[in-house]
Amino acid sequence: MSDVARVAKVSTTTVSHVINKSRKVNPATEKAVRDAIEATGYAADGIARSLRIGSTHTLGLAMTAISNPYFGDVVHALERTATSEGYTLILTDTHDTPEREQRALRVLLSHRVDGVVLAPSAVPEHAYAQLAKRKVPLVLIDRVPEDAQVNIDAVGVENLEPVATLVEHLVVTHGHTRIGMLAPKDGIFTTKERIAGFRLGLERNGLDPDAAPVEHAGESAEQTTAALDRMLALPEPPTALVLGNNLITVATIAELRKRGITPPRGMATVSFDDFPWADSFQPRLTTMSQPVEDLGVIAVQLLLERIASPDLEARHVRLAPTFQVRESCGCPPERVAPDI
Amino acid sequence: MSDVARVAKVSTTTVSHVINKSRKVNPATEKAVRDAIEATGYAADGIARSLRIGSTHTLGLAMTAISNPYFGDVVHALERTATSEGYTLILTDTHDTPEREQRALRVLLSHRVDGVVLAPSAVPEHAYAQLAKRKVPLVLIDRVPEDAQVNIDAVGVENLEPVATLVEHLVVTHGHTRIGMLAPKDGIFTTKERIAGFRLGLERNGLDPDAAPVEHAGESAEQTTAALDRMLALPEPPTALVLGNNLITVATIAELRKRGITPPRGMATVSFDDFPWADSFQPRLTTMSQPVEDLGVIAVQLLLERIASPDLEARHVRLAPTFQVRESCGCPPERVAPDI
DNA sequence: TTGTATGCGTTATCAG
DNA sequence: CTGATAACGCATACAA
Repeated sequence: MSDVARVAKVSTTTVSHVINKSRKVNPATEKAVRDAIEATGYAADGIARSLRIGSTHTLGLAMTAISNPYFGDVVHALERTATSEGYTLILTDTHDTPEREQRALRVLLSHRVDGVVLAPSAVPEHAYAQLAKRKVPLVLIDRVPEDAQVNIDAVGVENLEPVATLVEHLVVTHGHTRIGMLAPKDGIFTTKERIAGFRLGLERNGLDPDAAPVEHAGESAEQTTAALDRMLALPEPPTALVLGNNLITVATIAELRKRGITPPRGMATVSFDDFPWADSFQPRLTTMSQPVEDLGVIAVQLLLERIASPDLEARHVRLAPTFQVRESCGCPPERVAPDI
Repeated sequence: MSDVARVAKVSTTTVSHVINKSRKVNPATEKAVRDAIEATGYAADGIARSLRIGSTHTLGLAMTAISNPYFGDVVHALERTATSEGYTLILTDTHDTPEREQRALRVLLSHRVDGVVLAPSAVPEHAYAQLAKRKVPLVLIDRVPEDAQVNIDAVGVENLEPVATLVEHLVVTHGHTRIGMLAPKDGIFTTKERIAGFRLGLERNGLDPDAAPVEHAGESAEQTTAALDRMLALPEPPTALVLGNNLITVATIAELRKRGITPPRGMATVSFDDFPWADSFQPRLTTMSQPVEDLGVIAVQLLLERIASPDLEARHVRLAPTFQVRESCGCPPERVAPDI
């Protein structure tokens, strides 16, 4: 910048004001400055600027991309929205463990992000405190905190009723009575809600929730396979499975296939999370489709609003997934039109 | 930091040295400093530090996540590797256009990233110059520049021979003579190579490359559908299709399905890019599987090496994809074991 | 073993 | 309409 000032024969103050349009400057000198910028190939130093003004125009993202592939789409939506609002995104992975979560936040903090989007681990309290101490705006994504106990913005999807709907469909439309669930990682908020939804769906339809097997299929394909093994080894194995997320679904279908089973024949399945290709490949999966795009867009909106007005009351946004009835649940081959 | 110094009754110099272990300090005072850090909840300001030392320990990522879903996995590999080396990742989207590419790099530059991983657009020269002027280390990913013309590190996969292999399989093993290609976005380097591979495969097997239809299916499902329409409307439509990437494959299978066609019946297909679920769902796609993980890991390695030694000669790493013979190409239902 | 002084590249304040 | 100067929070050369 001092180069520019020298070439344009003005002070750095004026250069700064030209760049930021922060006060009137004589058209002639403005031109001189712009020419000098061009000539020197000057590009502003965001680091120095950030240090001075105290804001980096940067948003931090902390979540695990490993256990939930659908987060990929969320990241894109987040990036797109942040960019369109003039913010840049910094990426960190929490691995869904409290330790890595804290480490990720420390990184974000040291980069002085203006706000954080976090998919909280099972024990996120320390993480919340870390951010609160520094007064860094925070919005939770995917996992909404247990109701209103914490004063934090959040956006997530409904889990309870949607999973109950999945179960109800299995029972009412297809007559299943022995239903099992392969649930995501233990402790995570969405897991709890989805299991609760599973039990609710059973109960409502006259089945005993306590008799229905639930296995945590964790995040790896191996864990899913093991969980499925245990379930199929039961004296009276289930005839239908509720699959708790994306990854579990793929691993389960793969393992069933090895055993010569293709839903709905031999085993019915319904899944949380949809796939863009679920409509075209067989088995055509019956799913609860999450509005992943909206999740990302709303998260950034909430965060920017909070940055602008730190004293807003906390808002919890819950989005509704859409039920995609296809064939893995045992539907007839005639296609049921998707909701959208 | 001055808070810490006051509490510990030392100078900020000492605090700095304690934090960075940059010189010997008396164990007693060190303890005092650490206690003070704890007490004040101090966290270092990376921005100020960066300004001072001239390095941000930050890597910039510029690519389009929209046109190539497989980039999601690359991002994860990149993030993982960068983190394990103590770097943080900043994400920007190029939308595969030169304009957005330059804008993305400007953002990265203003954040003073220590290096950039770029999936170059069709006309990346200006982008290269932008980085070179500021002497910011750069590594190209996915798209390796036309041979050795530019002095830039790059990591990508082989395209020519692998696509030729795909074509050969169609011709030799399954007897196809009318083969078409749905190619990715025009102008991109990988697209050129994949088309060249298509023509090479045809030629080698006694077919006329100039008679074989090639349509650019671009990045949207609509464009793919339109391209497929044109191809099927030909007087002598192809009996087999080479699908140029991930997205094109999904959109094509979906559109074929609407027409009642499920490969290999009615149309054989082979694809560039694999899917984790391709083994379990039908049609079971025959693909060239890219080593996406390695792509990300190697990109970061190359970049860090260049940051450490700016005067290294440029290296171009080409990874080999693996041929996954499954069923969409017309194979018998007996399963062919995947390579890995 | 520790502290003082300086500057990294900006922008805000205050003067001219 | 424009410029000199200080300060953002840190790391280092130099001094003690």
